[in-house]
Amino acid sequence: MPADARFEDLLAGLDPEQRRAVETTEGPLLVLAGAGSGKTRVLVHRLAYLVGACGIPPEGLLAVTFTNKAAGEMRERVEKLLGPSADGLWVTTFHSACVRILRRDIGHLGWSRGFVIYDEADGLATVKEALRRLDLDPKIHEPRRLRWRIDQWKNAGVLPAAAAAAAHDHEAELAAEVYAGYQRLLAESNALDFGDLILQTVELFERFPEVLAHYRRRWQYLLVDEYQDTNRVQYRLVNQLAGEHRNLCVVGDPDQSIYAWRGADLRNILDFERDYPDAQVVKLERNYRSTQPILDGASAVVANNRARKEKRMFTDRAEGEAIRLYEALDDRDEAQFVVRSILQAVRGEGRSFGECAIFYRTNAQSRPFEEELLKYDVPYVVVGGVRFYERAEVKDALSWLRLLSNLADGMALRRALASPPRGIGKATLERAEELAASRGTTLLEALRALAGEGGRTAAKLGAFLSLVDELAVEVRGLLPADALARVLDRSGILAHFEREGTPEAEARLENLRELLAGAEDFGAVNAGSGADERSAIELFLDQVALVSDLDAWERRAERVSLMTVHSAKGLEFPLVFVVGLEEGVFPHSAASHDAAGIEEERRLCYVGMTRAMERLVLTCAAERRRYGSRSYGVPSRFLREIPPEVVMGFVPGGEDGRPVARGRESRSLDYAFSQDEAAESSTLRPGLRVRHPIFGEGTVLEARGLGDGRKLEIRFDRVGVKTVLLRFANLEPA
DNA sequence: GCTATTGTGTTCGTG
DNA sequence: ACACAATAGC
Repeated sequence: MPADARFEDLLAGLDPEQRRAVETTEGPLLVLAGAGSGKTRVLVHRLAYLVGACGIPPEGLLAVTFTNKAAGEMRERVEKLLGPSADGLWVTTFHSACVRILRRDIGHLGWSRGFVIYDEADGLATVKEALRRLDLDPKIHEPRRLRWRIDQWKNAGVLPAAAAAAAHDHEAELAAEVYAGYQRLLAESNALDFGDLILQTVELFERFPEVLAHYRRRWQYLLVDEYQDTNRVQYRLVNQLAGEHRNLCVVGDPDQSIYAWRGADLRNILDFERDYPDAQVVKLERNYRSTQPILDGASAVVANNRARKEKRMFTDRAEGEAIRLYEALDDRDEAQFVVRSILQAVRGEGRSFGECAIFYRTNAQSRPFEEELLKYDVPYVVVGGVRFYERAEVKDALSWLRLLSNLADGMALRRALASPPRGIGKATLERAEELAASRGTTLLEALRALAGEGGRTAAKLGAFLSLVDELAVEVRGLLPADALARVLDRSGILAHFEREGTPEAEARLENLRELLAGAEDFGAVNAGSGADERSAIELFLDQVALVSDLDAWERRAERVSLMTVHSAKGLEFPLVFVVGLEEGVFPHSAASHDAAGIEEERRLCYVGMTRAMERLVLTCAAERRRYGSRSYGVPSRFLREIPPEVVMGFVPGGEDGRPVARGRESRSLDYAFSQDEAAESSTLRPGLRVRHPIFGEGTVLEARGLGDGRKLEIRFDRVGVKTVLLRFANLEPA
């Protein structure tokens, strides 16, 4: 029945604007979709409409999002609407799409199609290796920073040669040199990092137009979700693909752009109408998710951004309780308040734990909440943090699989060699690396040469090498789970941990069992898709490299979810707690250097608040542990930006330690003052040059008082020292 | 080559 | 506070 769905079915339940976004199928289209405006619904219906109503074959459509989770959800919903006629539709992430393209065509660029995908840790190790080869001291040239820099270059679409050409100082020159060396090492190992997946695809298309032509012919209609978070390379990729037919629909919300730090470029969405002058624009401003007070509060916060397209969200859900604000004594008190509120909602109001979510700015903040949840036996799940696939034992096991399917993978070889420890150490490895570098061979071949030399180490090396060779043969053609089981057994990894017998080793074994279970699931899901010429093991490794923690998260009815605000984007919960709203924490100090940084933090706050459907609880703490020592916090400026009418304040200190409601507008005064202090001390500090309309230019000597009573002592060049009331002085920076 | 100790940086966020 | 890396000592 769904297979021959008629138009009306595909447009049913959409409001007029949503309908326009679905029906405008030809040419460039920009959909500005505010938080909670039914964006996913529009995307799903648009895809279904193109296939079901316009008769576009599903192979002709490409829809790209940022997370596997979003892609999976979208695909599922399209399939529900279309049934089997959705087969062949690509709904995927940028990274997965590029991997699939590169697996087919990367040969043009000199990599082999069996390339591996390096993760963060592999990349870092590669930078260190590059430094070694260039004889640079990793103490002076921090590998992490260099890795970061290389990543930024890649996000911006800058290749090593261009980086070198643009370098204007010695440091930049060196960094560019490291970048070049890093890239050579990747090539030697037949590896790509995350940035390369996109960048090399763009390179491929640029240098080999016939390859691009193939994909252009195939994908006649493009759809890009979260367009505000695309970086420059992704932008180029999208434009390459849309180049001829121009059937490009991008969907996004500038107010939810929160990834500038990893290269996202807001120009991509802001300039869409310039890039495509004939673009149609649809604005989705009706919010179907949140109550009025929540929407008002969030809108008021984001309205403080200057670099912004004006947008007015509205909702029909005029009813709804006020936003709650709790000013905690410290992080413990904050956690206690949150967990008690959750218990109260579940026991007293018939809520479920799964309806509750706690959002924080940094992963490190999860600890006190976890402790408190454990104390009350509340089931919870932490999304993010240390990723499953980046745990040492999991990476060890996977590196064996990686090595066996690509013997050139130096990084995997290094790990496999050391797991379990087999008496071959740094000295041997260094010799092998030198040998490999001088002869231009792979690390494995260098090790083979060393094994031929004789001696005790050589014997151990020989044993290891024959194990690798044997396993490579044995594992061929096996399903991932079977291959993994064999590797764990034959490598001695299992025996190693079993021998240890410590609780820690037991936890590692448990993770390995979980990995095995994951591999089995993968086998079951992908058993049918044997058309691909790549082995199941390779497909499994691709998936493992590209899944995030969030992808594995599933809404479980009976678990509180804990995650960063970044991870929360795209999700919604009836009850939301945004915690740690203090200056330095949220907005985070490291992101507060300039106005653009603060504005991104503010958008992040907006994202967090707009996840809430019915109840939004915000908390801050006067004191918290950070880096192991105490620090004192001032409530976040974002709290002050929320209109008091939509807030109900709570403070600690009732008898029996319960929080006390302070009514709608009675946030504590000192709190309001410290707000001013935070905002003002950063802008008008001693030493700053200012201009006064009457007294002329001068230097700030001291700032006293708070809020409307704030006074500044200024030494004016012409008239000497004066004290002025900030409120009336009309100062501007000189 | 392995292990215990000391030392360092970490916490801004992700695929 | 804590994890991880570098170092020294065996």
